[in-house]
Amino acid sequence: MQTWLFKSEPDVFSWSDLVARGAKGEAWDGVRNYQARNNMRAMKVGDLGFFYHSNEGKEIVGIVRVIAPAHPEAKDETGKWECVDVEAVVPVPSPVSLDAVKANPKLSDMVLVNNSRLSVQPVAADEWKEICKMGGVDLKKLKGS
DNA sequence: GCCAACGTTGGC
DNA sequence: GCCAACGTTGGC
Repeated sequence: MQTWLFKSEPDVFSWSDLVARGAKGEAWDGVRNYQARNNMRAMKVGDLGFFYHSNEGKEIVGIVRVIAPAHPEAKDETGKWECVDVEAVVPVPSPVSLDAVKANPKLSDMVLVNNSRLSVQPVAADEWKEICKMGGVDLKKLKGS
């Protein structure tokens, strides 16, 4: 399993919006960047990801699961762009802020720090664990879900 | 609201 | 195929 990070402006689509969708989840559409698209193409059903609020909050607030692999966007007439579907899994009990990520030397290689503009990013296994620890996420609970 | 960083577009 | 111009993102 690989892990990822999804960015969204809470004004446009927030963590609570995704929670409200329940098991139906939501298509992660609107991505217009090849790197981000390629990351989505590499995702498998069951992969987990962080949900990050950009602009407002600037913190990791939840954990999502990929529930459908990359598929063409229905609305996209060019046929170039794709999206995966994700559902909310658990909230991060104490959200991990961008400041906290930057302040942690173990996370200095994170894409979030070095390429803040990429909206869908891979997260390394050790980074994943570290942030879960910081946020108070119970990893055992996650596995069983 | 500003601006730096980045990606894309289009003229040559 | 290069690169200047432009648009967008996102931190501050």
